[in-house]
Amino acid sequence: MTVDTRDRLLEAALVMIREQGITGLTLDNVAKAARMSKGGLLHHFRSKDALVEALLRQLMDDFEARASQFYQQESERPGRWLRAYVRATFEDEPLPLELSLSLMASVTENAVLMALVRQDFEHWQERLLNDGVPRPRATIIRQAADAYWSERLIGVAPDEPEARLAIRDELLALTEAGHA
Amino acid sequence: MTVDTRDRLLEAALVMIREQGITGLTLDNVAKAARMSKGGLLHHFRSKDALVEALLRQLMDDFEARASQFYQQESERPGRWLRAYVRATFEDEPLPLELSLSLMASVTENAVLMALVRQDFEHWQERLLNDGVPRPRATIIRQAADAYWSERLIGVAPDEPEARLAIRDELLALTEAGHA
Amino acid sequence: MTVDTRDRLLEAALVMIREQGITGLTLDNVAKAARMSKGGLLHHFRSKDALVEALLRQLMDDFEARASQFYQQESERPGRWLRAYVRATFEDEPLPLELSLSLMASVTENAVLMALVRQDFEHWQERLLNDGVPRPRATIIRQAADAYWSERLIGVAPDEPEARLAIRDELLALTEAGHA
Amino acid sequence: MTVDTRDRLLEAALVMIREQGITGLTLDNVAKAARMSKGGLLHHFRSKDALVEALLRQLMDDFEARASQFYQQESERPGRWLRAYVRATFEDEPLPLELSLSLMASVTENAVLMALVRQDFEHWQERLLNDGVPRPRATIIRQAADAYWSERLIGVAPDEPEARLAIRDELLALTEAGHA
DNA sequence: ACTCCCGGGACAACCCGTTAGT
DNA sequence: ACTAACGGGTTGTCCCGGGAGT
Repeated sequence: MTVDTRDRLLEAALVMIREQGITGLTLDNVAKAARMSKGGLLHHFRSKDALVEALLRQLMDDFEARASQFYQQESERPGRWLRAYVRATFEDEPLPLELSLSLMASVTENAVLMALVRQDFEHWQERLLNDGVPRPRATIIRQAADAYWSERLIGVAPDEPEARLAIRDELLALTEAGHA
Repeated sequence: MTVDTRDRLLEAALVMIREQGITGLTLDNVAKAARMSKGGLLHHFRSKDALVEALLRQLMDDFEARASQFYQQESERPGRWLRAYVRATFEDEPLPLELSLSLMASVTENAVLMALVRQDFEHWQERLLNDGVPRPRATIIRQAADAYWSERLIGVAPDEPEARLAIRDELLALTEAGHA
Repeated sequence: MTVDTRDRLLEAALVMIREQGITGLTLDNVAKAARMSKGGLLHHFRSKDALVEALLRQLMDDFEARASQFYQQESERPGRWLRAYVRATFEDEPLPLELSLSLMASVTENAVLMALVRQDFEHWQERLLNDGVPRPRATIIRQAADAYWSERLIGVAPDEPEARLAIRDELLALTEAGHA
Repeated sequence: MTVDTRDRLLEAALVMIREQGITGLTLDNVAKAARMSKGGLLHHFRSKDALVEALLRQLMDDFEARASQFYQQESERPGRWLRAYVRATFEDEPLPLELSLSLMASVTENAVLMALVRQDFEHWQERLLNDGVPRPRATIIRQAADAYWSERLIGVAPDEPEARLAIRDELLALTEAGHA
């Protein structure tokens, strides 16, 4: 049972970004990494942007799935989605969204892709702002969570397990604490 | 009083990023925007990376200066630097750090530039973590602040004045509030 | 019967060198001379050095073939390879090794290409030094032969048929004459 | 007593070629090596070709001087100049003509420089062909001598002292031996 | 005599996507 | 479904030389 070719290509694209950064994400490279010709790649994705779009969608869907799972396990008190969001973000697991930052930057210049990102952003924003927690507080929590892996990606912040857990727990606490 | 040519070039580079994104930051474009030949540009900055490095340095220095100013005006209670950092970030005026995200992504692939960024990061991190506020809390505050303008840059979050102020004030409050 | 594209490109490269010297050997020129786009050229030769390498290999192989042919026709007395070498060099027809000097100079700066040349050199050197002729004498003969077309290439020495034949015959004689 | 600036520049040019090959011979590099600005360099040599010309002249004059010295010490029998030429070439000393090959290649494309080289060539050719030795033999001797250092320059032939002396002596012998 | 600044042009390498063909 | 060939365009880097100024 062969793996779906499309998935193989997406996987290859991920690898390229991980290993060579956004600059390494060229059709030629991806094709080569998937042991296929560029023509073959373009047969599955009409253009580079189409490839990136598929990549983005996959990452978003993954995160959505992961967060939803945590949501189920979370108590019904206010801040339920926020906590799910925080937990999903701080999971150390596979972390398939490994790249977002670099991807983002490349997304910026394509209106269609930007719309996609913005839409996902708003989708979450709406959920998190109507979660029973004062909006500024909710925003801050989301932002801190987002920044957390942004920084991890750039490799700017050392990733110490204890520190990470402390931050995560502080964020979780902030979803419940009385508001200053 | 002629403006220094180097500064004119730096300024032009900023403009290019602002208007066309990172992709627009080409030597040709910058030179043209500064009404100079590419040869002239390369006389001042030996390579594109040299240009970007100068850009980064300038942005960092600007922010440093701005934050320091707020630091002076801030009370001596714990969290003094954090509050200065938050205020400097949420200022709407100058906003010279316009771009970071896109710049970051391009920086990622050059070790020297990365070192520069990491160094600046650690410089601030040390200051903010030893500011009399519990470290996880301090980190969260910095992260939320950073994310704030990141998002503004991507243009993903609408920038409503009242919302912004609310968030800023919440962050300032968090520098003082009892710790959960 | 379409000529192989690769060969057409190689041929075009030769022409450029012949007509404009090493400086004329630019990707643009070669592509243009072969009536092809630079993109197309780079599809066949990944880099300029790759093109030069192919060129060198072809010239070496040509010479090898030509010399081998003379070798077959040569008597078995000592100096058989030397005589073949001399004859192959002084042939006026094909002269495909047209350029060596200029090529050499450009080769000098690339380690890989240098290795290629050196290898070919040693290959011949071994053959010619173990050909039944005292080694210093053998070396001199090879050197004179090499210099012959080097000079012709630079265009420094007028190419008079009688003179050429006289030199060739003297060299052939030196492969047999009693040794001083 | 400061060394003449012109000479310092010429020396620097030599160094550049020796260390970085012909490609390294740029006005910028030479100027930097001589701790001077490019403008300064161009003040002494109107153009790059002018610099190369001066270089060539110096090398030729050096060789001329060296050969003449040997000529004085040589017996008056036929082949006197040839022997001087051979001795001058095989001297292991300073060898300031260290480069000729690469220089030649760069010279090829400038008619004026070519004329200079050709003139020097003919000057020697005349001397050597009217030296009491049969012309083909004389030519061969010169060619072998020329090739000797050509090969040393390209670094293609290992430079073993005994082998070198053997070749030199064989060449000297050829200037006197009965003709095959 | 020498420096700084700059223009103008070239060149190698890369990259995306189309097309003919299998 | 997939490959090979190719075109057209862009970008970073380099390099030579001229001109203003000291």
